[in-house]
Amino acid sequence: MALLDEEGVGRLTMRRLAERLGTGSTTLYWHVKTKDDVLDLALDAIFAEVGIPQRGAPDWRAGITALISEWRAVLLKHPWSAALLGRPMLGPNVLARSEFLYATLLEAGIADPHLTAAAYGLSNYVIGSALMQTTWPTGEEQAARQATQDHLHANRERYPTLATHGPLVVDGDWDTSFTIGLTWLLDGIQANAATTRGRGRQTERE
Amino acid sequence: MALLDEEGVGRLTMRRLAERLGTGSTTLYWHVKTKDDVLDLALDAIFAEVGIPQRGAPDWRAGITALISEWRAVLLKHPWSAALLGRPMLGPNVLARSEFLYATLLEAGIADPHLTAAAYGLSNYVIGSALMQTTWPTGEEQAARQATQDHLHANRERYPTLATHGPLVVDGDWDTSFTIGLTWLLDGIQANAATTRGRGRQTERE
DNA sequence: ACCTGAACACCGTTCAAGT
DNA sequence: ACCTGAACACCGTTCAAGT
Repeated sequence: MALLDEEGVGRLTMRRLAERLGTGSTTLYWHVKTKDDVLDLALDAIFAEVGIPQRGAPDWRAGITALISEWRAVLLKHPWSAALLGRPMLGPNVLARSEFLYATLLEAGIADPHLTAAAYGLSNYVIGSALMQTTWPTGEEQAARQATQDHLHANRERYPTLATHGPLVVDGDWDTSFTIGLTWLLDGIQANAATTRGRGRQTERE
Repeated sequence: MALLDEEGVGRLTMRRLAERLGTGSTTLYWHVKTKDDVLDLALDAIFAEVGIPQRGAPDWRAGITALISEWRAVLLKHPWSAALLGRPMLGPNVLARSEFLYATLLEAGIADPHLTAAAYGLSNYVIGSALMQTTWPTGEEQAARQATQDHLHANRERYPTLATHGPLVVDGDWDTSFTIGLTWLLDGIQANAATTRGRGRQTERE
């Protein structure tokens, strides 16, 4: 994990990892079957840092929001992790998080087509957000950032809206954008919880 | 692209690519600076397949939905692509798609904090969905799928909700889940378009 | 039960040299 | 302007051998 945090996934090597651990590289293969196993273990390990809120709180939205926010914070803290999410997540820490998510939504009155959609939707949204944010040229890579801005401005006839309203131009902060989108999702989920219980109808929008 | 589609990103090698092209591996370095460049080019190339709807249609929701659906279809058609989205997307085809997205939202009356949130939210959602769907054990890997189901069932005291309502158990189809979540996002965006124009207020939720 | 060293088949990339 | 071959420094992984 230290190696990953400091140097990124591209520089994680069985040989370098072994060196860090003070052994020969081939020794690792006694404890681990393959390099992919190392990555799977590292990925599940960061989920241990995701604090799981107390179950059964009266305000389910607060609970879900807390979980999703913690999850996002952890993904951003370990920038290599988001890119690794393209592998099945079945470690115990991941499952504990999923259990909370499903249980809370279920108690909130979300029934089954919407339940799956809600769990997927929230997960997809966090993963996509973290992936995009950790990918994008950060403030440090001012050069790359400036280059794309220039490129957009140079081709502003072809991309008029992007050149004036696009990201990297307005650079609103990630947090508020994330919160707004999360609110939209939660509103939708909440509306369908109401549907299940008999109030309102919002699902069909042809 | 053919090599990627057939064998996946893990088997894309400069040497194998060269062989496929009928040259020596080192020849490639005349046309391309590094292997990452190859991946960047491949990634932008698939965006050329994303059909961009006609601009300025009366129903902006239909336009956005069409774009997002096409985008998703292309990502799923090239399963290696979603995992590659963890790199800046600045090719011309990507930019054309972004331009449509921003322009259509802007014309729909979405103003700037919400505009960025909407563009990010939609993009994050498609990317996350495609990544998760292409990652998850497909029907072909029945073994892996069954193994995780068994594991969940064996530990059903610890994961009661997952064991009975989790994914891989109910296996609702991806398409409907995706559509439901997309509807939630669009509803939220639409509500904020109305806000901008003076009707309703939904942004603040304590 | 755990560690080591040598070895294998493969990488991405450079560079002088060819046409 | 484009292609080639040899070469470098590095991979993941195996396996017989040690303790």
